[in-house]
Amino acid sequence: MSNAPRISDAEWEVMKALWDHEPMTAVDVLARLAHDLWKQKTVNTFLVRLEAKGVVESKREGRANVYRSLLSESECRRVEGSQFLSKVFRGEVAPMMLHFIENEELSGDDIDELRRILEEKGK
Amino acid sequence: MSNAPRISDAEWEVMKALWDHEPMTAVDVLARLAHDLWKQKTVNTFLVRLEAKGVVESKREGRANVYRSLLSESECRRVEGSQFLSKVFRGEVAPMMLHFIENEELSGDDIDELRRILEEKGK
DNA sequence: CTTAATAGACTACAAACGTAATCCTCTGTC
DNA sequence: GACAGAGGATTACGTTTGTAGTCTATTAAG
Repeated sequence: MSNAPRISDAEWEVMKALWDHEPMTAVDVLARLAHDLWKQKTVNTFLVRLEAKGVVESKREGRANVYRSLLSESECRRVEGSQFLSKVFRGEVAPMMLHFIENEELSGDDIDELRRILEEKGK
Repeated sequence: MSNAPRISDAEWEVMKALWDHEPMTAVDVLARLAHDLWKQKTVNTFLVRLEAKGVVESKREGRANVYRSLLSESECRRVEGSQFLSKVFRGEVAPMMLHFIENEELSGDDIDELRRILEEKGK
């Protein structure tokens, strides 16, 4: 059914702020974003667009609109993640994992945890 | 120095075709893409834009322009990969790896290989 | 009650993107 | 040498995105 809506880079920033403290007004969302990243009206626009896309919904509460997400962060990660995988790594999971292991910083603990999980996964 | 250019979704498709068989003409690029994905002129446009962005260069050879990449697939993967990581997973590598382990298909061999690599990485 | 601040709604506008079509120029063919 | 076809160059045009500004209505203050 629900074909996943496209969430732009800027919209992702807004969504991460929202997911962290739902529900929130547009003013609150701005307050939770990096200082001076955007003007209030800009954030407003993003929220309106996100609502049009069905990613969030708003309810009027007194003077302000209060926003809450309709899609969870993990749902969005799933969609975005598999798009990324197929676009950049031609859908090949292992090479992608290898890439990240080699190119991003993993702490010793991270490595241990991943090994544990993989071990379990490998039965 | 070189700030990485943005490569759009469609442009990525073109680049993957090009990386696989450099150098190529625009006609060849189209031939290597999924049947009926785009018209020749469309692929042309993408190549022109990629050249404007400095991702590829073209040399006239007789009647046709022959294209070759200026950025390697792994360079582009690095850029795109770390953007994805910070946008979608807030820069947290381990949770991202976890996510992919749980959401994408890994063969037994893949798992073994990753474990081996991690083991080595963990010294 | 009049007024100023404020929040949402509507409008703006350029750049990037997806998707070509048209125009122009060789080049090989009668 | 005139013409048709092949390619590149130029132009097109709607949508999405980034980034707000303006207009309007409501509310709190005096």
